[in-house]
Amino acid sequence: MNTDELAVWRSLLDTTTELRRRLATQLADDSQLSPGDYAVLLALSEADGRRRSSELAASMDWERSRLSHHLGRMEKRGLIAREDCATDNRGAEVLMTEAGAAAFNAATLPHMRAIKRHFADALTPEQFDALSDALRSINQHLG
Amino acid sequence: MNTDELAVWRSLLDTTTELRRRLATQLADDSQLSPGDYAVLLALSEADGRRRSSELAASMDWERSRLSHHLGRMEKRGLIAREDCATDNRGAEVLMTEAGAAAFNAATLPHMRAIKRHFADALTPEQFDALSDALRSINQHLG
DNA sequence: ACAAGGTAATTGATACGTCAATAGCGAGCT
DNA sequence: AGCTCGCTATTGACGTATCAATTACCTTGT
Repeated sequence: MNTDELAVWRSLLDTTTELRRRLATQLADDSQLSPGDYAVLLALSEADGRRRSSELAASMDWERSRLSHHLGRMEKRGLIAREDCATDNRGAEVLMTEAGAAAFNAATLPHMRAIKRHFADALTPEQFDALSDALRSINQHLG
Repeated sequence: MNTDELAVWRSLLDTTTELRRRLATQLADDSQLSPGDYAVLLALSEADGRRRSSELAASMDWERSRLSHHLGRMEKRGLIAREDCATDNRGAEVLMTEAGAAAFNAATLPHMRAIKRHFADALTPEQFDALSDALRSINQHLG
């Protein structure tokens, strides 16, 4: 491993950390949602606002325990609700509340704009394609 | 914002999350250190094993409170120690213990190898340069 | 010298993530 | 039916990150 490789690795870590930080701040300012909250609501909205907890976890690639803890916090704030599953007495169905949907709707547009502003606008089309390509390679290598 | 931009953004988040996860697991397996522990010990080793707490925080770009909490945990495990500062009675000096140095030494080589294996080896030289370039642009845009 | 304001470090509260353990239900086998 | 095994979801414990508040000390201006 040479110096360049380490420097780019550090840059990748630092840059993504800072991007996450800014997006999180902006999200919280606009909608009082954390990135986790937003991810949950997004996954729910892609399932018409209602989904089995384990399916939700799978669709988000989250551990079930993590989701369970997070849902507990979101439930307390009235963003989601939980109901017993009709077809499987072990199961729970998660559903978005009105307040959850409202927060999600309020968050989405500014969030997309922030991604564009902080990330997409920083790159030329060529840089963007090259980044996409590099990420694809890393993912392939990981898989 | 178009679909591609969002997809690459998600890929950037997911990929770096997974890379961090693997590196963290590997670090813990080799040395019982968390990435935070390693970052602290690295910053300390670059200061000959001893440094004022606030300077350490500045060099790592960590909030002081974060470092303070982390040092408390590391002190309990015997990885670092704290002493009163001779020239400023408010201050604290942080120093690496024998055990801390041993853990750091045990961690470093495998950690570098893991970065090479999981990250650097995934990219061609061209991809690597392009990634470096894209990150530079994003950083510039952020700054 | 001394009051006022700034700085160093810590602390407490709260949110988040992971792991291991648990409770309860379903499904298949005998 | 009864048993075992696997799955669903939750929980508790612990480490980690951020924010606000706090303590103790330095520094500057008068």
